[in-house]
Amino acid sequence: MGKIALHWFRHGLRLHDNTPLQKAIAGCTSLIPLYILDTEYFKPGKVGINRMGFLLDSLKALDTDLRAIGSRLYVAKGDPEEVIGKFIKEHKIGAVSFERDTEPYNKVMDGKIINLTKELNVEAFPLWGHTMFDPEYLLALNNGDAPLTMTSFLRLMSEAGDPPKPIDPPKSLPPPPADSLVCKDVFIFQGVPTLSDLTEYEFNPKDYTTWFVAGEKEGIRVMNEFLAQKRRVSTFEKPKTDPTALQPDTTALSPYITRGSLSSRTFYHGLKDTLKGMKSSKPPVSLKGQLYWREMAYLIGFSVPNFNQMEGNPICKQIPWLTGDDAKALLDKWEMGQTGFPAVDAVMNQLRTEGWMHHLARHLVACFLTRGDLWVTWELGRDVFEKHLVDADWSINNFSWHWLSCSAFFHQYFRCYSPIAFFKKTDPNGNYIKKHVPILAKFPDKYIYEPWTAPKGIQIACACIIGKDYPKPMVEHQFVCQENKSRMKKAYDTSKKRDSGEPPAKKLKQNNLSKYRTK
DNA sequence: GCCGCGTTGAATAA
DNA sequence: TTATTCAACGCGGC
Repeated sequence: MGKIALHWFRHGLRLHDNTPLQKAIAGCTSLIPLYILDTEYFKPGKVGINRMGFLLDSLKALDTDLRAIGSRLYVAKGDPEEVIGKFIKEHKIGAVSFERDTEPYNKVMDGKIINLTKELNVEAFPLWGHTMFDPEYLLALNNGDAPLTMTSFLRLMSEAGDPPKPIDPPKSLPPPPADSLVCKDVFIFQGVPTLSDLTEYEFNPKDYTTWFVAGEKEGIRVMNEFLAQKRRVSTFEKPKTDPTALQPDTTALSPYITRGSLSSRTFYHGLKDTLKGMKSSKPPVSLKGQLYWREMAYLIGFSVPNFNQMEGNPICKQIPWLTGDDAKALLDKWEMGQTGFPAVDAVMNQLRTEGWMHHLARHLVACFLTRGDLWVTWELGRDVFEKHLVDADWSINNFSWHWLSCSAFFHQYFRCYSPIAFFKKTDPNGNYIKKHVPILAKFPDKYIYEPWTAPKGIQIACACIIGKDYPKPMVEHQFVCQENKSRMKKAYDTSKKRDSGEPPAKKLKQNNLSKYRTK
């Protein structure tokens, strides 16, 4: 009798550059490719329809790709530890492979699964693959701590060199034990579920409106299409791209990389090959730089305790943000695109309908919610982004909210985005606003960023009365922005005093690289 | 302790 | 278009 292996798909919803999958199939005669929808991880109410729809479409595409090489995907629902335990026992699984993860919840889960395989005496292949490098290796290379500045991270990258080359997808896979698998007390969907199969989320399929097409094939296609534009690749500078462009001015690869449909190593080496012998922009603004930002965010998320909150987070400035019901009322207006600032509302409308917006557009609205205008805790804004984004990514999202709220990494709180001025630089006519806040579409260009300044006659002619059909601005930007800057100064001064009061215990730094030396 | 720097500010001056 | 100023920064190298 041959050996049955189970490959548990985590983030890496792909066949190319999938090391744990390759390990699993090396010694087995039958393979169970399994995805587990964990409703603790994807909590109903916390996950929006575009994010979930994109996940399901990614699974559907994965199933199609698996079927093309003699296999298929099984989708179960429940707690991964329970599900995998039951599968091992009932199906006499001999080996379990999966991609290790850096997020706190998933790290704990990794440990549980590893223990489970030990208890049941099953071979296990928990391997890194969602990042370019093994994060434990990078930490060891950096004496145990994650670098907190891009400059120091780039130093670490130059020590680490190129990440491993991506490995090819398998040409065929061992067949599953049966087309219709059952497992006692485990809920297994018939095929890949659709949005309406997930009744506990109460989605209305009509609201699934993102334009992104999911899947590994599509991710690779989009990447290749971008890489073919050599000039665009070699001159790419992130801060110079246009947040108000009606078609993405960046690669828009983030949903594929986040879902693991596209390997970050594949993109890295694709860039390297494309730019061979060419002059090109440099990190951190270049495309390679964007991969480094991602890698840095993952390493920090992996090693900093309580990285998803302010309290107990050693790198996070302690700032007396609004929380609770006061914050919730402001947050709701922000989330629903009802702030009265057309630029902010356009971005939030794009978030809810498309599940994606340009990086600088995220900056504008994140600054507005926190240190710029509303003084609402970044944790709540983070949750809203995480709910709606098709590229929702725990590490990058938390990293960016630290940055924008001046809680860590970036500290020049006096540099504040203006909800009126910022988009005028790239979109003086307000075309982006006219698209995403259609009720304002008739306003003359000169009023599009400040419609409340339009004379009553013009408001009537545009069939949009400010304060009735579209809200008045919820704050006076100039005023609150100044007030918040002094609040920030106060919070920074307080934290300085506290820091000097109790010097941090000297940490013993140790370079523990020996276990990574292969030759 | 000083100084230069930091992926992506705004307003103003030249 | 580019440089300077704006009250307001921390980090890290020296």
